[in-house]
Amino acid sequence: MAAKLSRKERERERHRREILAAALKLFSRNGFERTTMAEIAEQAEFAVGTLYKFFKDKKALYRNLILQTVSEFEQAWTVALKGPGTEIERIAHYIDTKAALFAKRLPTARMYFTQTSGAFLQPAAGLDREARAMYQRALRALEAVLRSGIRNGLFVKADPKILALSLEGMSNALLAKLVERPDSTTPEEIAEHAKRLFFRSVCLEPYAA
Amino acid sequence: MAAKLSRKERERERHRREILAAALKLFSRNGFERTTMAEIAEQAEFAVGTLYKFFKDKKALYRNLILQTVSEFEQAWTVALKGPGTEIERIAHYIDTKAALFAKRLPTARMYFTQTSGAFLQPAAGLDREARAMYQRALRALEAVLRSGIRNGLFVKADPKILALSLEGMSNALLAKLVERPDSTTPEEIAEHAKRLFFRSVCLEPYAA
Amino acid sequence: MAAKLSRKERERERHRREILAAALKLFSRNGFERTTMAEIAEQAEFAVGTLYKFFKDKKALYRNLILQTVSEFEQAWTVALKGPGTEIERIAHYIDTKAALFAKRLPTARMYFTQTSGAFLQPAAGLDREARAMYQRALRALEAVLRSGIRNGLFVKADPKILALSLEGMSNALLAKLVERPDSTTPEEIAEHAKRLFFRSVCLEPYAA
Amino acid sequence: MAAKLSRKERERERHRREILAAALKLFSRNGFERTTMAEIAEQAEFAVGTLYKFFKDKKALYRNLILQTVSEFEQAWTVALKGPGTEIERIAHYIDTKAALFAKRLPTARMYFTQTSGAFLQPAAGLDREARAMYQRALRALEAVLRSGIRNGLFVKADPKILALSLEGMSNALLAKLVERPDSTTPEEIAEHAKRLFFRSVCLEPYAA
DNA sequence: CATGAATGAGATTTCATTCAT
DNA sequence: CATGAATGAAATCTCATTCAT
Repeated sequence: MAAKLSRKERERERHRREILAAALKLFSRNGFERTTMAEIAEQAEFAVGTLYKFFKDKKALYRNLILQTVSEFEQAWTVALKGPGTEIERIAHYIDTKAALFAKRLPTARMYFTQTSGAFLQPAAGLDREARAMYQRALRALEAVLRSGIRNGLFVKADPKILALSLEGMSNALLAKLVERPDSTTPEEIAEHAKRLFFRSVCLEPYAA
Repeated sequence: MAAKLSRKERERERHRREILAAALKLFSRNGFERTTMAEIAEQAEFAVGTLYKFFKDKKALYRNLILQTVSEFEQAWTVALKGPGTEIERIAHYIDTKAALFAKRLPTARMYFTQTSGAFLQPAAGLDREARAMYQRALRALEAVLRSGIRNGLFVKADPKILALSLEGMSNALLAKLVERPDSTTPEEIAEHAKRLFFRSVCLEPYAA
Repeated sequence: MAAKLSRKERERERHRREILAAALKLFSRNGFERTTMAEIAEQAEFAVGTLYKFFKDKKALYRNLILQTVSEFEQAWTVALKGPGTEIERIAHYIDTKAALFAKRLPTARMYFTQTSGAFLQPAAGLDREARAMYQRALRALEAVLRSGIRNGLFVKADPKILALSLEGMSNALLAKLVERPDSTTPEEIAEHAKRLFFRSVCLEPYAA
Repeated sequence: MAAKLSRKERERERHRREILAAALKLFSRNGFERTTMAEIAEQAEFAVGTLYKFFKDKKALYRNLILQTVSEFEQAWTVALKGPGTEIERIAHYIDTKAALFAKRLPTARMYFTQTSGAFLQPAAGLDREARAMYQRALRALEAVLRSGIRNGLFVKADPKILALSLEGMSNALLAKLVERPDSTTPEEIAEHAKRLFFRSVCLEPYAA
């Protein structure tokens, strides 16, 4: 049962979210180093000092954002993967969910990309230990469904790790287009492409949407 | 006949390359903003001032590195794509070349990733106009081969742009593993996976390595 | 009625003035390039960073000072020139005002000199566009009074531009002594010399203080 | 009888002069601090190192230039002042000489100004002790002629120091115009103005050119 | 909890000067 | 004497963080 929050507590929570929203906007657009605390403060319409009441330092603010981002994404598609239906249907659902989520949350998606595609190469920042762990968990969930599909004779016999990675890479590449130029395509179209390509490469029986 | 360089000129050229090597090492590991000129100078065993004799400023040094990186990659696989053989063989050759190059040039590969996967989302840095143009050119070369393969009845009828993007995304995801943990796999193995997956999804006739 | 400033605003204004005072002291003594921001900060008893909260950069700080300096001077003697009385009286008043002002504001006077006498030769610095415009305006006001005096038969027929320039040069040379060694003379004495010399050279009727 | 210089010695002397000429050009245009040794070297078509064979350091080079400048000027007008004729004629000759010299040597004149008008306010540079001494000597020579003129009943009874200073200030102000925009007037015209104004203010008998 | 002025460490960049060739 | 690459001290400027109100 959720604890009832006092007005003060609710207000505090709202302020916190406003700060996170401002930070997301700027970090996703300009990256960690090229975003200043002063800019975030101005965007959030608070004083700099206030940011420090909510977050220990700039890193903590950033980390928080990443965690929020990744956990939200992870949750959504873990649900999709664990849903009912055949492995094919679940993977299809997962792809659809991901595309829809990306389309609805562009800045968040940008953060997701810089964290999963870009920054994994430069772990020195130490801003993402947990986030990467989460992403690994998500990958393993995907892997599990693929493994199960292989066992059930739906997919070709192949290393499910490789298949998961490949699906991720492929779908992300297509979704990146969406993030870059949101008006050029729809998430549904992209999901369709991704599903067709992926299933053609892994299904034993021809796939028909 | 190559112009003979004087000893002094050769030495200067060597120093230039030492600086670039030091910068590549640090930039690829820590990124642009978290690498200082002092660090580069120390790594290159020169004084800070010396770096500025070779490169106008930090940005120029970075840009130089990116251009060198991307152009080298682009050239290698453009050659592979334009080689003899069927479209299938040429794509296969392209994948092999890319994997081999990544394996041989890890830091360069890291730079490649941060430029093609990560930084496209934050163009504000303005460090990569030309580099992105190069990458676009490379993508279009890949696209052209795919289109020709479709016309020749080797590949399924589909948007070659989508196919190119998807191949890039997929193979990069697999190659990222190589960059992250070089000892966990070989480039040949990865190339094999990428080829099998890609050809299974696009070839009309079953593909056999 | 002047807007009431909050205590904070008043304090900020005071700090701004303290910084300007420190900068004036050092710039007037050592010039633009031989004064460092660190010195100014120390003199003003602030941290370097603080200077940048008030002024965009070193140039802005300097420019501000010049403008303040020149505008103050210009205003004072424009008033003197536009006062009541014959042209002779007004010029006399102008000379007195200038001498008094120089005596009272030595550092400012030094700035005035380096801006009007010295720096006009090296406009490359680009720190003084507006300041020079102001000085030109002041010169033209002087010129106008001289022209009117000529028309009214008080002064010899001569190019008023030349007369204005010559009066400026002469009086500044005498005043420079005051700036160099403030104890060697009084502003009144200098003003007396300047008036006698100038009026003897331009008045048709003999001048008697 | 001047010692015959060997070819080597003559060459060295020529190089020295080339360096001084280059430095004069740049210093007079941009000032001491905004001129770099590299620029001077390039202008002189020598390597930086070579400059240091001829001059201990940047300051020495500058000082040398000033001394050369001021001594040349001083010499020319000391000659004029010590020439034959009445005091009036000698002062007239002095003004003519100065104007002619300024017109012929613009960069040198610019140096002269920054040293006599501008920099006297900021002696901290310590670049001009000797130069100022020279200028003082020149002023005293002028003063002597004026004093003699007063004694001989040609000029009004006044402090010759003041008269000398005032003549200098007035004529320099007019000559500055020549330096700023060489095409707007001729040295003769300016000399004429200066003489008329000065003699009107100090001669007991009306002056007629 | 909110503010925002002040801080100062740290980054980039310049340039006079040296020195090995 | 000539060269010019290399040096590194010193200057400018930024920005995360603190703290008194």
